[in-house]
Amino acid sequence: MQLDKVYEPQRFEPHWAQWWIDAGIFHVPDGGEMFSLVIPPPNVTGSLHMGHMLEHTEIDVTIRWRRMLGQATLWLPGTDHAGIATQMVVERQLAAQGIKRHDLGRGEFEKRVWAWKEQSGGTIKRQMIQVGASCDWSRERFTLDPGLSRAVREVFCRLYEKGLIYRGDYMVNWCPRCGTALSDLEVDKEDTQGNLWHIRYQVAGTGEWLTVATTRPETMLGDTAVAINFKDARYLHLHGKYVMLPLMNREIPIILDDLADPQFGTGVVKVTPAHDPNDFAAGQRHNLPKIQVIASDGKMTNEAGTYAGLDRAEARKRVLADLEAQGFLVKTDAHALAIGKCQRCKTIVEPLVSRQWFAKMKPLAEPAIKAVEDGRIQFIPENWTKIYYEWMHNIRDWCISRQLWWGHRIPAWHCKDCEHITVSREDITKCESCSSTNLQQDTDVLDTWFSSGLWPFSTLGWPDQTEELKRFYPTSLLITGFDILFFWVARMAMLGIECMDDVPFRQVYIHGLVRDADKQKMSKTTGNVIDPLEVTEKYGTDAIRMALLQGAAPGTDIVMSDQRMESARAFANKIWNAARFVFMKMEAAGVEPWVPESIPAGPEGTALEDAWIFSRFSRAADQMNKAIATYRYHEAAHTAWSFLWHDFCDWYVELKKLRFADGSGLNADWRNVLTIFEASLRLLHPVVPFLTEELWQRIAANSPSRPQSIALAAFPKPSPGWMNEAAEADMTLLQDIIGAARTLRAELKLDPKEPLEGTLYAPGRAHDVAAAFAEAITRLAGVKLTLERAKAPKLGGAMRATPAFDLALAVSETQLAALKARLEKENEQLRKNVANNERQLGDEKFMGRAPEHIVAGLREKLAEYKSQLAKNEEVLGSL
RNA sequence: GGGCGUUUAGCUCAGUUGGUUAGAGCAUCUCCCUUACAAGGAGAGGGUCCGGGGUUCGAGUCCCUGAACGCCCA
Repeated sequence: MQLDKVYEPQRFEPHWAQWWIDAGIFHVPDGGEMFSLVIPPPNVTGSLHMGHMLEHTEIDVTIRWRRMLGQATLWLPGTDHAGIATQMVVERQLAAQGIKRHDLGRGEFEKRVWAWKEQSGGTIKRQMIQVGASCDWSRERFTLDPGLSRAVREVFCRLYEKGLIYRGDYMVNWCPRCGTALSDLEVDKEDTQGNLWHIRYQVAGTGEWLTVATTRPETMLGDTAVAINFKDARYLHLHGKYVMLPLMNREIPIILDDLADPQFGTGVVKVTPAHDPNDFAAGQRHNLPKIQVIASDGKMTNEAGTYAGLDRAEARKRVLADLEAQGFLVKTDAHALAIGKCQRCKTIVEPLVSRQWFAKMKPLAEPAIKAVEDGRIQFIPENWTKIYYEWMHNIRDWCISRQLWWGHRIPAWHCKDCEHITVSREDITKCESCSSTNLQQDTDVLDTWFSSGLWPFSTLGWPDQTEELKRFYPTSLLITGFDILFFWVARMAMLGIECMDDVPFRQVYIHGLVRDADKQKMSKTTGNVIDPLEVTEKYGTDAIRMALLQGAAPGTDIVMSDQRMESARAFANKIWNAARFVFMKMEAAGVEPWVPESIPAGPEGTALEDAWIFSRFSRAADQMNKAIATYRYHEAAHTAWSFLWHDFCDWYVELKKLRFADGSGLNADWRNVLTIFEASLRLLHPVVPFLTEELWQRIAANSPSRPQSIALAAFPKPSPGWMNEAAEADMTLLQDIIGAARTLRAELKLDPKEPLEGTLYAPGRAHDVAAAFAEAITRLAGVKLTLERAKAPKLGGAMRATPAFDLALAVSETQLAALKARLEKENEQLRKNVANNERQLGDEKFMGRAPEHIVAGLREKLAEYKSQLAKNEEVLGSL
C-alpha cells in the first residue's frame, strides 16, 4: 500500500472521475429525504471558465455533503441552447468559408448548429466530469430537447390563452448586426464621451428660431415635432406654431410635453417617435406620425431622402456637415452619455418600432414578489432580496420574440387568407378561424431565457405529472451568479409559480465573481483569464477547488492567483504525505489489512493525544457541517485545512510517531489513528474529492460492509461523547511547554541540533502532562527536562515564565543577551494591560453595569498579567 | 440622478447577538535539506480596524456624517 513519494494528482484524478460515472455513484437512490438542485445550464457553445468552476465546486461541495448525510440527492445537469450566442458562433464559422446563413437556408443552417452543439456540449460534459461534478448524468437535459420544447409550447399557449402574451408594434431594442430584437436586459449601457449638438429650427412664419439639443443628430431626419415644456416661459408663446425641419424642408408642430426638460440642453427637444423610446411615448400622446429613417440593417431608409442607403454613422457625419454648411448647427458641446450595446456583439443598439411578441410581466411578478416576501424563497446573502424587489417592482413587459433561426419556434400560425393568428400546442394545417390551409408558422423564435425560465420543472418532465416532478419540485437550492438574477432567477420564480403553483427553489445562494490576482475581472480581451483545464492539469483539481473555496466567503469576490493555487496544492500534498507516512508505518507495524469498524464510541485507551484528537475532530465536524449548511465555503475550507494540517499532522502524527513500533499489530494506537484518519478523509471529501477517494479506497478497501465509494460514506457528525475539554486543556499545556522551549531556543539563537537540558517548574497539571510526555518534549523541542513540582526557587537565566509553569534552559551566560529585549517588550504590553484592567475594575459605572462573567474574567486576567509581569521582572533582574 | 456594497497586517480576507491581549492564509525575516512532506519543519516581526462626530461602563461591531473604490438601475 505504498504511495508514490510525490503527489501527482494527474495520476489518479482522471481515473476516479470516470469511475464515479461508470459505477453510477451519483445516481439518485430511491426513497430517503430529498435534496435537489438543477444546474444553471451553461451555454452549450462556450467552454467552461473559472466562474463555472467556482459555481460547480460550490454546488458540488453542497451536493456531496448532502449525499454523505444520506439524503437522496439530485444534481441535474444540462445545457442551454443560448440562441444569439450560438447562432453567432456558427455564423462566424460559416463566414470564414464565405457562407452566409441565408445561402444555406433555415433547415440546413439549423443542421450545422446542431452539429456544433453536439461537439461543444460534449466538451462541457467532459470538463464537468473532469472536475468531479457529482451530477446524475442519466438525467442530463438540453433546452431544445423534445420534452423541454413541449414545455415551452405549453407555457406559451397557456400565457397566450390567459392574455399574458400579446403581439404588437412597439419600440424595441434592435441589434442591426444580429438582425433581431433584444429584451431590455440584453442591452448593456456603456458610458461614452459623446456630443450634444445644438441645431436651430426656424419657427414658420416668424423670424424666430428654436434651438434643440440632441446626441443623435441623424435622427432629425425623422423628426415629427419639437417639444417644449409647459412650465418653460421662454418658449410658451410658440406653442401651436410650426418649425421648418432643416435638410428635409418639412413643417413639424411645436408641442407641449414633459419630454422637454427645461434644465437640459436648451429646454427644447426634437421628437423622433420612430427612433427613441421616450419620443415614441410622446408620439403616442400627441398622435404624431412615425417616420422611420433608419432601417433594421442600420442603413438609412428612403424616408431619409438624400441620405438613403448610408450607414447610420456615416449619415450622422453627413447630416452634421450639411447642417453646418447651411448654418443650422449652432454649437457642439462635449457630453457624456450611456450608449446601449448588444450584449453579445457589442454593436450599438438601435431603438426601432417593430412587430414583436411580448409577455405581460406585472401579473406574473406579483406572486413572485410575494413568494420572497413571505420567505418561500430566500436569498443568500440577504441583500440580493432588495435588488430582486427593486427590479420586480419596476418590471416592464418582456419582448420574447427573436429574429433568429436557433431556438424554439413560436407556436403561432398566420393565415394568409384571413390574417388570423392560431396559437397551438400541436402543429396545425388549418386556420382555426377560416379553415384555410394557406398558413405559415411564425418565423421568430423565443428568447432563450423563456425556456431557461422553465428549467426547474421542464427538466423533470413537465407538463406531464411525472414521479420526478412530484419528488424533486420545488428544488431545494439554486446556486448561481448575480449577473443572471433578473435574466433567469426572477423569471424562474415567475414562471415556476405560474405553471407549478409553487416556487421553483427554496433558497438561492448567489456566489461571487472570480477575479485575477489584481482583483481585475477576467476577460478574454484583457488576456487575464485562468483556464480551468490548464490549471487543473497543472495543480490538480482538488487544489483548484480548495483555492476557490478558501476565497468563497458569501458576498465577496474570489481572487485567484498562482500563489493561491500553489498553496492549495501544498495542502493536498500535505495530506498525501501524511497518508504516505501512515501507510508506511502500517506496513512496518503489520496492521494491514485494516478493517474499518463502525464509528467507535470514542478513543480507545488513555493516551492524551487520542482523547484530544477525537475532541478536536468532533469540533471540526461540527464546524464543517454548520459551514456548508450556511454556504460559508471559506469556513469549511479553513476548518478542513487547519484540522488536518495543524491538529492532525503537526501534533497528532508527531506524537504518535513515538508510539508506533514495528510489528506491533493492530493495537489501540493504530485503531485510534486509523479511525481518525479515515473519518478525516470523509470530513474532507466534499472539498477535495479525488485525493480523499484515492486514499480512502486504500485505507478502507478491506471492509466488507463499506460503501462503494467515499462519496457514499457517512459525513462525520459531531459526537458529544468525543468532546473532552480536559484533554484539550492538557494538550494546550503540552503545546505551550514545547512552544516555550522552542521559542527560547530560537530567541537564544541556539543550534537546533544541539541537545539541551532544562528544568520545568510546574506545580499542577503541567507537571503531570510533562511527565507523561517527557520523551515527546525531548523529541519535539530538543530539550531533556528535569521536572520539579515545586515553584522555581529563583527566576532568572534562560527562562520562560508562564502562569502555568516556568521553564528554564541550561545555557551559558553569554547566550542570554537576546532574551532581555524580548522580555522588556513583553512587559511593556503587560503593563498596558494591567493599567487598562485596573482602570476598568476601578470604574464604578462599569462595575455596576457590566455582566458578572465579564468582570470575573477581567479580574482573572489582571491577576495573570500581574504575576506574569512580576516573573518577567525577576528574570530580567537576573540578567 | 436613485439604490446597494466595500474600506481590518505588505496582499487576499475572517471577525456571530457590542465584552477580557483583533485572527487566518499567503508574502516577509531568522534558523534547519531531522529517516511522511523543502510543495516541508521551528521561531519571529507586522494593525490609529478609511476620516470625523455620537450612543455606551465598554465600539472593528450600533447611529450620524464625510471620503475613496466597486456594482446595479435610470
